Amino acid sequence: MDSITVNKGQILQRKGDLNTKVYLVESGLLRSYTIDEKGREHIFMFAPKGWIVADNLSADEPADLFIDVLEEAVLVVKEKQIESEPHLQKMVNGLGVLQKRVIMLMSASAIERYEHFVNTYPDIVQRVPQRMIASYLGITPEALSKVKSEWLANR
Amino acid sequence: MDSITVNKGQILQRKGDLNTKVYLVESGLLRSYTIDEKGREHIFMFAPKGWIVADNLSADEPADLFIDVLEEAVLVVKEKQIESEPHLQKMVNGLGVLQKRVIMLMSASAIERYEHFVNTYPDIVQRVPQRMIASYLGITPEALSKVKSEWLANR
DNA sequence: CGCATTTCTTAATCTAGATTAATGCACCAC
DNA sequence: GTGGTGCATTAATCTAGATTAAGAAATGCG
Repeated sequence: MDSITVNKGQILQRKGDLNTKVYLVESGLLRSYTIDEKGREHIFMFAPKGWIVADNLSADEPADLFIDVLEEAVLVVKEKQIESEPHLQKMVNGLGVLQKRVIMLMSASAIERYEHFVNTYPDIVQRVPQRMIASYLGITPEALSKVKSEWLANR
Repeated sequence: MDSITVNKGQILQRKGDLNTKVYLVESGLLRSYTIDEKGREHIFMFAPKGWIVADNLSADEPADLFIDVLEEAVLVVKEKQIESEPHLQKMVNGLGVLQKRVIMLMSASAIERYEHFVNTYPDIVQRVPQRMIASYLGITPEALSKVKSEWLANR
């Protein structure tokens, strides 16, 4: 098996990178994380032995995450392969959606999460009550009502 | 194709259910959500046309989520199939982990998230600095330090 | 239609966690 | 050894969003 050894501190992937790979951890410890506009780090996952690390599994869009090495590790590196089977396609897609969701929950304010939701699912906004959107965003309906009116006031 | 029609308000899956299915949405709108100990609803996802809804995709453990119908929907219902291919196994696993993560971020306090993390990844706690665990939990190192000492005081 | 139930908004108060800042430690490199 | 850098803790203050409560608007249903 073609495995590689990487040292503590080494950066395997940077946000914005293209042609990113899939890493299978045979030993050691990796971490993937974002850095937000305010320069704060948000760890998306720790990957010890047996875990797989990758982001943007589906398309060849720029990476959202940094990946680096916390403990010297042995890895199997694979190319991302475009999934042809539609069932798998959807799973991969779901992973991407959840990844963005976790990052939003960790790093964005209520109003930012709301704006992101409206942009991503403009049709859903029309079809469900506001309180359900609040519930999806992880805030109370009162808070959503408030931040929306504050946002309007600043326009 | 054997598709079924379900009415608005119908509950397709309850938390704790066994032998849960996979739903492919052909039309209409579903939602999946948890209800926490304080009785609060937290929506995990909306599923319009083209989406797949399921939880605990991997094992036949009790469901974490409720699934119900927001708009009359046509669905294809599938049995969950245990994935034999280890690569897929890991993807399914990853989905489960992310699902729990989103639910924790939406419904649990800092100390609850910390306790859950320590129970789930006892080895990682020993291997990385506290500030990285805080970053994973979505709080500041100062806040983690604080809630930990408060927690100790109440023992 | 009219009544009931749910939804949305506003406002007052409260609190978990953020921010800022200072101190003490451990671990290296030199 | 000494100085530096990163980590953890504590404390004071601040703030985003929770909670509670009430009223207004919308929706559904007999």
